[in-house]
Amino acid sequence: MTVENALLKDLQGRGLVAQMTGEDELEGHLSEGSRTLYCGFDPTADSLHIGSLVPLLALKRFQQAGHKPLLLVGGATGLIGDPSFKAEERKLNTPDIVNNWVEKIKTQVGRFVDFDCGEHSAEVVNNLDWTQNLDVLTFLRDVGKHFAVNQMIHKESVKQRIEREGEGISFTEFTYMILQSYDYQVLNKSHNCSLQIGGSDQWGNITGGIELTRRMNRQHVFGLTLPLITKADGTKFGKTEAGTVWLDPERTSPYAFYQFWINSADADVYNFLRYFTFLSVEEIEGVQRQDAEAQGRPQAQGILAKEVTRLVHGEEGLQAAERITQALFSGDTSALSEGDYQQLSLDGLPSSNLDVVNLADIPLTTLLSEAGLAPSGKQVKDALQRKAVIVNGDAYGMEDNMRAGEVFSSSQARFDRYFLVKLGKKKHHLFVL
RNA sequence: GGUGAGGUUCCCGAGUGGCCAAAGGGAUCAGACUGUAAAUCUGACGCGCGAGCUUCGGUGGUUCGAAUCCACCCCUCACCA
Repeated sequence: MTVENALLKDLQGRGLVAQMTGEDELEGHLSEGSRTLYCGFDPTADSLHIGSLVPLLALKRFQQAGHKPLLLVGGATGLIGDPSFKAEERKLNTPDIVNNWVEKIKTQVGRFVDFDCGEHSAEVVNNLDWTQNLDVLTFLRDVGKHFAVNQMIHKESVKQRIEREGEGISFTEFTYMILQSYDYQVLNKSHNCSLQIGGSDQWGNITGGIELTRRMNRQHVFGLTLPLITKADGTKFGKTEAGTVWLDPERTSPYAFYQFWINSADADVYNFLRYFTFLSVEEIEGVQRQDAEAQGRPQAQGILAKEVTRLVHGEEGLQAAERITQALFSGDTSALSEGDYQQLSLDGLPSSNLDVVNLADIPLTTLLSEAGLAPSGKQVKDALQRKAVIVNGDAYGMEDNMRAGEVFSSSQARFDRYFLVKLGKKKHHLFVL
């Protein structure tokens, strides 16, 4: 039986399918009607980062195709820690911290799917609900009995922890797989859930769940994994000099988020369009063709930044990000009006108040590193020596280091109170008198 | 509990009494070239404008001088019980 399924075809066309169980069967299963699927998100911080974006958007793709997504927040599994492909054992977080994170992630995750669209409305579930009152003996007898340690040991995901010299794995983390498998079995029973998706690192855990569901519920269920996002230059995806790119606007501003995407390399950007946007594969190919024909700067990065920022931060967040970007990168900042300056800090351009009184005593290195333009004064020094510090359009050097009072004298300020400081090509900060 | 191997700056990883703020690589930052791209080249890369200050699991000790030697302790891993 081979049934063409438009959703699966699209996912495959985007390169979004890493592995799946029984392709033909799954195609048939999805084509026959509305199905319920789930994906888990463990709370390892108070926000998800862009690594979770691929599965979140995948759930949305399924929902758009008429299926019902369940977003599982790992209130229980987050207490244990997933060992899959992790090089080392992680330290446990306290229950109230995890609980706090669960609440935040619940609301975050909810923005990506529709909760009010009839029978395929999304639901958020928490695996703590069905595990916290599970007693050990029941768990060991009813669930644990279905797992063969010999098999678990040979899972690729824990291999390096078992085999690698100098590493080990605690029973706690080793048991993670059983917990996640149990989730699938429970959701199959309670919600008739028949598909689990996740990152490709979850393959081992997902197949574990499929087997458990077969044994305990006598149900044939499916699994599908999404690829790990990689960059052409081999560096880790999702990091900038400021660290992880988070989905929470408090942690990564819409402006910084937008900038992350606009800085994508040409070698990655068309793949990212496929992974992270809802533009059709044909549209993306069209963009790529146009970029290849046009001389110079491609349009793909701009489209990517626009689409993803809108998905995550909404139209307002996108507009704020675009306003700042436009003001700072379009060349001449002297054209900005007083209102523009006010808007910039409202939009999330890093800004701070300047204390004029002590200015004479503070070296620029200290002032600018404390403002967040660089992690240490050393880097500011380096930038100064290369004339890479620009204040309101004028470059300053190391010889100006002890002359903050003159650099930031009120007569130099725009509209008597604004200083736009640029360090290097991409880092900006607004000082307000 | 026993035996063995380890714990070095963001990561990997050299260093085994002064020449060590500590090789090399990666990551990161800045400059040149560009397109807020890649590649390449240059510089920075514990902190400090600087004099200088603080590091090599922890605590004590030996020494003019310790990441390096000694003692005790903590932690990780492997094998055995």
